[in-house]
Amino acid sequence: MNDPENPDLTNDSSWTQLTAPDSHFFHRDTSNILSDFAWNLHASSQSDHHHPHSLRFDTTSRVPSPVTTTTLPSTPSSSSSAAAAALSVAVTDVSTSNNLPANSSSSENPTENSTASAAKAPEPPKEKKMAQKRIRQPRFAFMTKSDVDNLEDGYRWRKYGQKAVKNSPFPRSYYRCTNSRCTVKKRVERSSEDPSIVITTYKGQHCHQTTGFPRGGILTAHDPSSFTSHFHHLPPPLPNPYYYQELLHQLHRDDTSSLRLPQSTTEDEPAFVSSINPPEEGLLGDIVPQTMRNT
DNA sequence: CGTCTTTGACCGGCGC
DNA sequence: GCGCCGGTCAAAGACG
Repeated sequence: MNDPENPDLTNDSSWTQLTAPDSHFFHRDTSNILSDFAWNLHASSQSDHHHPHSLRFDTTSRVPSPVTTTTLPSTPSSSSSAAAAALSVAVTDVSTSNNLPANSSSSENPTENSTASAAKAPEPPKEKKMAQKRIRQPRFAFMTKSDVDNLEDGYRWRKYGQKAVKNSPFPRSYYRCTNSRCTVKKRVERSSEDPSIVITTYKGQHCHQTTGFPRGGILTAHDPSSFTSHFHHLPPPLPNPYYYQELLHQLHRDDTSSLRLPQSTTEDEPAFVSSINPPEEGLLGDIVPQTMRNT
């Protein structure tokens, strides 16, 4: 089929555009992106909520090693909720001269908006077009061992496309957030190497909080310490680039205690950054790369 | 009836 | 310039 050495991630041309070390991007907006999505890295929340640490980062390689994590329940049926264990995470931020403003939330994202509307827009100016061309959405991908393709992550997604992927027997599905103001998209595909692994790639940043789990899956999280229940208390997104980080941090600490929402997110980035715990201490540690922590 | 999925067509980027 | 491929659109159908 395809390169046995490289799962789909590397076959994706978009990934090849990662010319700079991931760590560099981690220092930048990607951290935001990461956090933005990290809350939802509870792909394993339902079945594996007691093992949030199964999340892994591989910052040295875009192709995370297929680390084995927890065993998987074989009950994907009812909801697409995650009978899954996240295997690893790769973050990419194919950035350009215009880094996405960290506070870009709803109507910001020029690229995203362009994809939706500019497609039919009456020929934008050349300059603009070039600018659009150069701007890449931060992407964030992770591999999840799961029976179901569409992992529940707290948001509602609408499938808008499916394509057969070259070098892969499995089709790739395209989803976009059902929130009309949100331009976040995600791409879901199975690893051709290991069909049990789902590769989910997020693009963009949510400009709203989780919608809950209307489709009945995770909302029923019986474990109060699960991610889901935490994120249900998410306040609206704030412009602060470190907001989610802090939230995540709180979450991480909260993993063994009660949830405390950040009181303030302004001006505390140094405090937050410096307060990041060692990797072995929890979820955040697993997620946030070293390069990001030592700032 | 509203929402979501399916699926073929279309478009743009990129490599050759 | 051409062809391939990824990504998106949009109509139609399915479903609750």
